[in-house]
Amino acid sequence: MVDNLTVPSGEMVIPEEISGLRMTRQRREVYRTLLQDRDHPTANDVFLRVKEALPSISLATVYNCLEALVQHGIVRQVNFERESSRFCPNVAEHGHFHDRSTGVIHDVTFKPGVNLADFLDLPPGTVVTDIELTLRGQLSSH
Amino acid sequence: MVDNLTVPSGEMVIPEEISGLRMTRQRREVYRTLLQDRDHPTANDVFLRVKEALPSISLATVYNCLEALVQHGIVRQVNFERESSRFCPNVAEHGHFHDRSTGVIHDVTFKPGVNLADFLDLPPGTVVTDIELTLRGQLSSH
DNA sequence: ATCCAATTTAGAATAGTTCTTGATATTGAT
DNA sequence: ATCAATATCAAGAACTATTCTAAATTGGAT
Repeated sequence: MVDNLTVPSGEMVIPEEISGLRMTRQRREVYRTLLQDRDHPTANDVFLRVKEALPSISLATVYNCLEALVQHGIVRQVNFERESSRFCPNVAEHGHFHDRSTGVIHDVTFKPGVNLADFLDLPPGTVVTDIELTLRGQLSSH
Repeated sequence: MVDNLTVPSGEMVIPEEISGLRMTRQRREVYRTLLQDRDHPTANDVFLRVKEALPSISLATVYNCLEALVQHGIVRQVNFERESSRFCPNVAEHGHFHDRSTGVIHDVTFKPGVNLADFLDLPPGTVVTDIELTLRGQLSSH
């Protein structure tokens, strides 16, 4: 697999532009942060992490950058109940499993080839453009 | 003093107690409101509706009542993205389809006998206690 | 009737997010 | 390269949904 975001030294290279969004210094750093630790950070988590590289960045800018990335389909915004939004660079269709004992959020993928209509009673004529699935429970170690 | 046991003809009778929760005048009216129009109202929507029967009720009380009803498993709290929470008296397991063109929210039931593991790749050892499923799209009339 | 606990109320407080405004940076045309 | 137009950023104010606080009211038990 070719990883064109990684350079021999290990530092990620993020192109000038992604999906029509110009990668400014701030957007690049925000995106890099999301790619680095895929632990579903909140905007504030991202802010704290990005500050190490760009100490003068503001929280408002982090919100702006995240919004721009989300609107261009580069990043996904994930909401759990009424908690702070979390952000995730995995834009492939997937759901989440929230382990209540550890607080860790795991990505959950759909089995290939399954169709919504296979397991749901949908009102006739529904055209689904977006799926949001969140599971909660425990990850029993054995 | 107001007799809170008297039920005007044609209105729903809600017992003294449900699932261990004492039905006060306010809780009863909040619950009655949810049962009457199952359109997934917000706390504020409920507030406005309940005010017609109990003009002196406060928004804080509506929040208190909804919280009590939710915690006793009588009502379900439903969150769509970062919007206000919505409340639903259907506590059977179900998901939601949000029609983006009309804003209407439809309940969606799971087909009988389907299992999560049938369509999801779950990390081994996951014990799921709670499922939240939201679909978005349009309901094309034909 | 009286007491105690539960509930309700009104408004203050909170938290996450969005908005506003002025500054700064970038782009495109000359 | 210069300049104007546009986009982005920063700081803090504003906003909104919700929760908290404290005092008043209610309800049930004695």
